[in-house]
Amino acid sequence: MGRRRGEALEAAILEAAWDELSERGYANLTFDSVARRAGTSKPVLYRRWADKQKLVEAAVVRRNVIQLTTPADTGSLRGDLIATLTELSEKRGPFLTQLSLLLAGYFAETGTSFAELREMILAGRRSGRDEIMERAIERGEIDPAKLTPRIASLPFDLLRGETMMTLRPVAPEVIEEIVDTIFLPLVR
Amino acid sequence: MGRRRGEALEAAILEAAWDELSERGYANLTFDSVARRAGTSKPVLYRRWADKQKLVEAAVVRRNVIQLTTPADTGSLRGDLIATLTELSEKRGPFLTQLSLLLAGYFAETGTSFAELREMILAGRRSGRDEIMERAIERGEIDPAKLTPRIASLPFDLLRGETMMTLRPVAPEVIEEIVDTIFLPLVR
DNA sequence: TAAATAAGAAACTGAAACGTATCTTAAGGG
DNA sequence: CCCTTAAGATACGTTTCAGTTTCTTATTTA
Repeated sequence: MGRRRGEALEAAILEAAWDELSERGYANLTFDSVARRAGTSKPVLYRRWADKQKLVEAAVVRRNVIQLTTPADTGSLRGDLIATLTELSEKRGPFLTQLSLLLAGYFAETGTSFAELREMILAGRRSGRDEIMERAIERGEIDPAKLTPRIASLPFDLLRGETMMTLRPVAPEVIEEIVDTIFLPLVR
Repeated sequence: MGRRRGEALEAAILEAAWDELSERGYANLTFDSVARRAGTSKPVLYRRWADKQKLVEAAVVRRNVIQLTTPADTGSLRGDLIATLTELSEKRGPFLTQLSLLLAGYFAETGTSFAELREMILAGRRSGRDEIMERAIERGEIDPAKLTPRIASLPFDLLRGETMMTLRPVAPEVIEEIVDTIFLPLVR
């Protein structure tokens, strides 16, 4: 393998940092371990990130930004929600939950929380949630007056809560229950 | 201050450990810092606990001799809920969340989850939630047909979710919002 | 193809914490 | 009042990581 530079090198380092993080946790991640794993050396890392917090933030943000997608339009609010929640539950949910546990040390150190990390990842971008809600308003499926921010995030909050508690994918019946017996009655 | 021994000394050390834990977090807690804070020295700690994990476990267990109290009857469902959620948020919520984060490693090892731990702690006992809901049904404040298990636990789930995301006590306005704009509309 | 740039290796300093060993002295029990 | 026990102070060797320095060498680019 030749000597990497610039963007390619940076990507490899952040990839390595992510792997370290998910395999061994925040506490056990060091500049040395990441450098070794990326096949480079410590000064290369220090030239880019001032400390472990910055390095980990960059790795987490990068990994998650890559995965941000706008949800498919199924034609109905209910369909959009169930599709999106299901995908979240199966693909990204448990993983992000595990990650937040691995990041416990980071939160303690920085005095931040999962909420703030989430803000960093979104960074002003439009979330899938907003997309779905706006479509539903256009279709006339939602009374906009009833859609407070908290209610708009309700299905996602409940899904996350369920995932955090069980550390497993959420059953389809539970997702439907959340949508049909809690969220939809509140917004129309 | 004279020289402490036995139970009194141990209590002082665990108290100090708890304070360190909640003020500076797990990562920054050391045997030295706890010893200093407790006004004793490191070997005294090492004679009792093999490592940091054991020490913290002991401190956490001691602090949380779990007392399940039945919630006070304020005369209304709304009052009961707000009082209980507020108390949970201020006293026990952040603590349980911190504990959960600390237990992340344990969960990973054993393949268990918060939900199962919670079950173990409750162990068939009547939860405060059931108590509150039953009172409300007797008062005629709730339509029992609408009170599915998921809806009954909804305010508690949302509070827990909020606490986990922010790692801070939940503001009174948020608690009221949860009760007034989400839970109550769903049950009457 | 020469000059500029940055990667990568190695070593080093300093801080911090771990865990242990030694010694003294206070407390409590008989 | 003596004797056993354990508290508490100090100091140590070790390890680990942070962050830097120096130097060599590969890659770009002009």
